[in-house]
Amino acid sequence: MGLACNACPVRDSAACSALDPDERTELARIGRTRRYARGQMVFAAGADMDVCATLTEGLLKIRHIDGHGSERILSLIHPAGFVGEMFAPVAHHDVVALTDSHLCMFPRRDYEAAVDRFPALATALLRRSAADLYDARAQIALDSRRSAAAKLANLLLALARAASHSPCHAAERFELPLTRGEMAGVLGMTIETVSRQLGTLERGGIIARTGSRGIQVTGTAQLETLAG
Amino acid sequence: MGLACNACPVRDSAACSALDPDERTELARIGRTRRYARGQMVFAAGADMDVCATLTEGLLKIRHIDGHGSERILSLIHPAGFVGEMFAPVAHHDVVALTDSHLCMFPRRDYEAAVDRFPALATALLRRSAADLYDARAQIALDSRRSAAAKLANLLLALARAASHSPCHAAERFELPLTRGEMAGVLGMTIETVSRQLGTLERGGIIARTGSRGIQVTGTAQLETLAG
DNA sequence: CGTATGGTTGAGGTAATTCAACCTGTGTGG
DNA sequence: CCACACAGGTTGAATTACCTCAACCATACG
Repeated sequence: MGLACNACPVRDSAACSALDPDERTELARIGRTRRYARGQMVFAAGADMDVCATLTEGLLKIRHIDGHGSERILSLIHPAGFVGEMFAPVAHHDVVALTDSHLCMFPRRDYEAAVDRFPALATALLRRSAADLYDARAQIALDSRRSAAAKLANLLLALARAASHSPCHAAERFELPLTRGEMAGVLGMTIETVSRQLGTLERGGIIARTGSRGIQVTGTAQLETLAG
Repeated sequence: MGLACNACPVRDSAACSALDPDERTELARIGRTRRYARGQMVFAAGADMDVCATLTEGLLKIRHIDGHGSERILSLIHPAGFVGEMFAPVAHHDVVALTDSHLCMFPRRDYEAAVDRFPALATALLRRSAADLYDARAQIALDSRRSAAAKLANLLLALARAASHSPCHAAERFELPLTRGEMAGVLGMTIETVSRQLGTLERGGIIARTGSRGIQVTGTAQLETLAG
């Protein structure tokens, strides 16, 4: 039966927004929506990749488990993000829902056919892939030499931006969608360090906390300075 | 006048190899080759991106200079790699030649037109972008928690593989294309640590060195174990 | 010959990890 | 309803891997 694109929260920003109405209708016919609860695995590393998807709502993580069993989060996927691999037969990494999430899923074969048939879709995916690549490299740059404080400041700013619905304006008050462990996983450091750095930021009057997840950014300028 | 694709070392692996002969001829008409010496800047961060290119020979780095002036290498670009940005008006990062390099350069407007006209080119670029994204994420995973020894082992194995002309088989003896400082830049650590770790590997009988750049891998298995 | 670049080695400092205890809220079962 | 387990979070003390600073060596080059 297809999708309700008209009600889709990312109808203007996802890859499919590059299609003209007729094309989108055709693509909608082959997709279906699916909901994942927090903690549910969307794709498992090594599993056959026979579907790909667009995230319409929620937050996903792409993760890597190292030899000692600890998790590194390679990327967060925000709404309008593309999920899946067009060229690898099996998934490289686990993809897990961090919050309850809605995905718009397509059989991979059909999606590939659509990419071949609609050049605008290929271009849109290329654009998105380039953006993901830029983000990944920004993450590498961040990992470099920066102190734990700088990394955390950066993450908080990114999450504040993502929490706000308006694109460029950051939310001044929001709930962390991540546990301490997940924050540590994103930043490549330990839970304890995250906890201590949050304490330091609070003592410095740069943030205020309500509960363990609520964050209010009181010193945006200082936070940005820290983030470099 | 155009390019000599028939003699191109990457004619079977670069993005343009996805084109059929007629299409490639047409693309060749708008390109020209250019040579860069070691250390020369190909693109400067912030500069207008009015060309893009394929690396046919040599080695490039994409780098980021942090606030304190130290360089982090975000990515190495090997032959057949794509250089440039299709969607950003200005370059995000510096691109610099690590060895004498040959690039096949295209005016961006013309190249974009070719992408629009030849769907196979768009697909090939998408495939390449996905591979770059995978590499970048592998780098993030590597940066995580791993010791300096593990990171260096990984880099040596990667360079040994790149030095060998056969795709899957690693060279057992090769010259490092990077200075200590550049290795440090790739791995996100200091020159001194690289130097010490190389010494440790040599003392452990895992590698032998000839001069400051020559590397012979004597204990591939141990190196792979170290790399995890 | 003097300078510059790349590389090695040593001594000392430090930020982040590790290990460990403890706290809080939330469920679950007797 | 209380006991208990459990997951997420905080805090402290000790350790350590890496960084920083500094001296020094080798080679290349104008």
